[in-house]
Amino acid sequence: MLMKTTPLYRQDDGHPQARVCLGCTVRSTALFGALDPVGLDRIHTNIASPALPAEHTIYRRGHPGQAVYTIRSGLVRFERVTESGDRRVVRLAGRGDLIGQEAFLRAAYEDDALACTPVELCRIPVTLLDDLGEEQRNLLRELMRRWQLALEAATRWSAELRAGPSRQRLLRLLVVLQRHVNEHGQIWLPTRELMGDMLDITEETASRIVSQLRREGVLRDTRLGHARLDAQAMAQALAAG
Amino acid sequence: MLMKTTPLYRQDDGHPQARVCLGCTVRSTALFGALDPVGLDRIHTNIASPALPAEHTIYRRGHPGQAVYTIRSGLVRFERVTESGDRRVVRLAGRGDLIGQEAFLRAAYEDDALACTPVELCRIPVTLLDDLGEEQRNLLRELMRRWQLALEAATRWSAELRAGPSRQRLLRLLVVLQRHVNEHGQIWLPTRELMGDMLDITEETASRIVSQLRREGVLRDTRLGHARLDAQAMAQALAAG
DNA sequence: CGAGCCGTTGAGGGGATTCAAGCTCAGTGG
DNA sequence: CCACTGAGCTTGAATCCCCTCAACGGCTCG
Repeated sequence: MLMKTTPLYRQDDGHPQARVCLGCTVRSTALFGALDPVGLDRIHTNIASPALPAEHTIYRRGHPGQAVYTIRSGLVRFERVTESGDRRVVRLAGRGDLIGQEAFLRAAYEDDALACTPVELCRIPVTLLDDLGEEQRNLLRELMRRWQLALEAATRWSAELRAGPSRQRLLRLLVVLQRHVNEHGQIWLPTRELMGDMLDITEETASRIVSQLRREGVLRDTRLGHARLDAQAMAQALAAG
Repeated sequence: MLMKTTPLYRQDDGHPQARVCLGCTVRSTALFGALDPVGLDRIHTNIASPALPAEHTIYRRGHPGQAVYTIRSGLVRFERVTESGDRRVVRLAGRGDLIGQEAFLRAAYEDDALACTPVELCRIPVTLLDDLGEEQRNLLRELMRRWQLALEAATRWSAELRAGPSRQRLLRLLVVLQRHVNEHGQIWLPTRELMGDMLDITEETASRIVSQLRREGVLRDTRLGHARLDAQAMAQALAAG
C-alpha cells in the first residue's frame, strides 16, 4: 500500500494530466474552482485537454453529448441551421466559459459549437460530473451559475445584436469581440459572411460598414481575421448612434 | 401531541395552501414533481399562489430576487429596455415553466417579467429551495433542467423570431403563441406595438401583416387581444415562405 | 361627447438587399 | 518566375422592403 502525504495533482512530477490541471490558467475561474481538495484529487485522471484549430467543430447539434467543456483559451460560437438552410449564429463563449452543459442532463446538444480561433479546451465526461456531484454540493451550485451565464449571454445576443440598424448591430458586435481580445490586444474579426449570419444582415452590408469603420479609424490593422479597435473612435461611434 | 397518520397535504380539509397544492393542475410537470413525499410534506406552508391580471409586473430587472415562480396558467413575457429607451421582448414562458431562477443564485433578476394574459403563479421563496435542495438531490437536477429549457427558449427566440423578412417572423411568432393556446382554442394576440418589440419591426408593419393574414384566412376572430388560428391556412402560409 | 388608445391604411423616403463586377491575396503549378 | 485560380472582400447600381410621417376610424371610458 502506497502512502501519499500530498495529493498527486500538487506535485509537479505527478500524473501527466495533473500537471496540466495544475498549470491551467483558468482553474480559479472555471467550474472546478468550486471543488474542495478532495474533489480536486479525483478529477485529473479522466480529463482531456484538446487543442483545436480555428473552424474545428467541437460538437454538433442533436448529437448525444457525453462531455461538457471548459474553454481554457480561444473563442467558440454556437450556430444552428434553419429549415430553409440559412446559418444563424446565436451566441459566443470564451475563456472560462462552460459549454455543452445540456450533456449533463443526458440531453442532445442544442447547437453546433465551432472554434472561431484556435481553442484549448478541458473535456469533462458527464459521468465524472455525476460522481462528483454526489458529494460536492458546491459543484452543482456552480453548474447552475454557468447555466445562468449562458442564458444571459443568449438573451443579450437577442436584444443587442439582433435589433436596430445594421451599423449599430455591427458596433455592438465589436464590443462583444473586444471582451475576448487576445494577448496581442487584437480582436478576432469574422468573415463578412459570418458577421452577416450573426447579425442577420448580408455580407455586402457587413463589408460596407466594416470599410466605413476603418475609414473612421474605429478599426485598424484588419487582416488575416484579426483587427485592432481604437477605443476613442469606438466610444465616439457608439455615442453618435 | 397530535398524531397524524396521513400528511396534511393529502387531506382535502388540511392546510388551506395544501388544498391549492393538491389541486394544482401542473403539479406533475412542475418543479416540485421531482420531490418525494417527505419533501412534499414541507412545501405547502410557505408557498403563495397569487393570481395576477394581464399586464401586471411580476418582477423587475435588477431587483434582488427572493423567489422563483412556477406558472400555473397564463402567459408571461420577458423584456428589457435598451440604453436608447426601446423595449425588447426576449422570450415567453407559459404553463409549467419556471421563471426567475436566477434568484436561487442570489442574483438580481435579469429581465422584467410581465403577465401577457391573466396568470396564476406559484411563488417559491429561495430559502425554501435552499432547505429542500439540501436533501432532495432530484430537485437540483430538475432545477438545472429548467435552466436548459430557458436557454433553449432564448436561443430559439433569437434564431427564429429575430431574423428574416417580417412576414416570416410574424408567422413564426404565431406558431409560438399557438403552443400556448387557451381552453377556448384561441391564442393571445399582442398589440401591434408589442409585436413590433418582439420581432424588431414597427407597429405599422405588424398591423399590415396581421391584416393581410386575416384576409388570407390565417387569423380569425381577432378581437380583444385574442384570435383563432386556421391550421390549414397557417401551414400553407408557412410553406409558401 | 370629447379624449385617448389602438388599429388600419396611404404616401413617400431611406436603408438594406440583390445582382454584378472588380479587387486583393495566398496557394498552385507550369 | 509568374500566370492561373479561387476565396474572401469591396464597391456600384438598381430594386425593394420596411420605416417614417400622417390621417382617420372604432372603441372604451371618464
